[in-house]
Amino acid sequence: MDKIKGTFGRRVGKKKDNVSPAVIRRLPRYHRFLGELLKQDKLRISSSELSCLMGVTASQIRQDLNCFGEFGQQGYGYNIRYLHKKIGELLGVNREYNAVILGAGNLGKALISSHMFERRGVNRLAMFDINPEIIGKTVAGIPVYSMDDLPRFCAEHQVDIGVLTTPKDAAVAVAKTLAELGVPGIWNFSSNELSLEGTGTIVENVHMGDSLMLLTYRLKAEKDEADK
Amino acid sequence: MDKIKGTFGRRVGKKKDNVSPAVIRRLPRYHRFLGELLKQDKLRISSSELSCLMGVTASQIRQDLNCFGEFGQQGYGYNIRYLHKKIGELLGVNREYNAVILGAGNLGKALISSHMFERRGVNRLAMFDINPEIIGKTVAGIPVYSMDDLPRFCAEHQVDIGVLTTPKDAAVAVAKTLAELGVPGIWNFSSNELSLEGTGTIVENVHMGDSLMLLTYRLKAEKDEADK
DNA sequence: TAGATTGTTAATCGATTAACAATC
DNA sequence: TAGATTGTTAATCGATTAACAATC
Repeated sequence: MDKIKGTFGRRVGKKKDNVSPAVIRRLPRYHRFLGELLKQDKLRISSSELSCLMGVTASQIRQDLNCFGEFGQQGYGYNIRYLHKKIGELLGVNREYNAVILGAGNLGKALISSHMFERRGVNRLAMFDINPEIIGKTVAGIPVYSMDDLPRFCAEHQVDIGVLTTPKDAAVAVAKTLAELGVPGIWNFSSNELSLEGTGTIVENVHMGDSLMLLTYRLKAEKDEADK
Repeated sequence: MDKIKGTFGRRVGKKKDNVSPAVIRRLPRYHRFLGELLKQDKLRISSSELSCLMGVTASQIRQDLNCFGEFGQQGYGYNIRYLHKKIGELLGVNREYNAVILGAGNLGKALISSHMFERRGVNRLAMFDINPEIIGKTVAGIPVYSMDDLPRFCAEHQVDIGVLTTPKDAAVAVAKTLAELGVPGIWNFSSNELSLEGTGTIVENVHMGDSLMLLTYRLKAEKDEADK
């Protein structure tokens, strides 16, 4: 396996072509932990140290990180700043994607007021709603427009992400509109599953209710165990 | 393998003792789809029909549902109402768990105003915050108390679930308090990972930021693909 | 150099799919 | 009964862990 020396002597390993979905799903968590370590001014960490911290095996960490190239250094471990930056790049952080929020209800307001987006370099362009009482106002400094203005807005701006927080009944229609307008990504908070195959629009679903049910499952399972 | 006839002739199969985590994680999604079918007044569905709808293999559906007992009937398929009810029971839905929300900010308000809890038979008892401007008021009909009142409240009520929506810095301390007060479940929306091992308190984490990063990853991956 | 720790292969484990006998 | 569809076993596939040679 041939390896190339990078400009500053850092080894640049061959990237595997198809990284497994299981690894991808773990990357945000690595990114979070490395971000925490950075804040604590730690410079380096070994796979075994990180494995204790994260509650996974050191083997898995080395295997995971190796999918994308050689990020570590034998006898030293991993450079936290470098690794954090690289994983961020892999995940598409700080790409200046532009997002609009569809639905200026409680959830839409909560999301746009959080640091969720800016922390990942995603720009919040606007919100859209059908409620005349909120149209024309701003939330966390972001203007709220009428849903009717969505097509024009998308024509005039590069919109990469539509954050779908409308009530359930409206979600399917709004999603369809977004796909037709060529918005490439939908972050879907409605409990509807959207089928937009063939439109070229990617949907990432957030099912908070599923998470609550997994908690009630575990509470019940624990109780059943205790009752035995 | 011995099988027992239930009271109404329904076969009650042997339940497997340890159901795999992979199956558990899929149950809420089955529950959602079956709920939708119920609304459409469908009575029965075969594994192959459901597999088309959900985009998984019929084999997986049969394998999954069989972990818990025999829910189907050869030559007929699955009774939707029965299956929906059974999966709900497995997940601990409608157990009348009591929840309190810690943090009456945007996210706390959004969650308590949603039908998230009542839809799963989880009671919303109260919210807690440190902001004097909101303490004493109500949100969606639920009273907001001072965070200082949390211990007394927990002593006087059976609190099963603490929904953690406080800012990041406060989250660890509040979680610790909840564990000390004997609250068995925490639904954690703070991006901090909580380590409460040994306290007997279960934590279910919701990392919305991770989900957003998986979306930016997929947008980037798709673009890289197109650029090739 | 000696010690530490990665990168990587091989072994294990678990999850998914295919196939078909059982049975409604 | 004949047709349909599950329950269940066996085969495949993928993901995790263990081990150690490579190397900093």
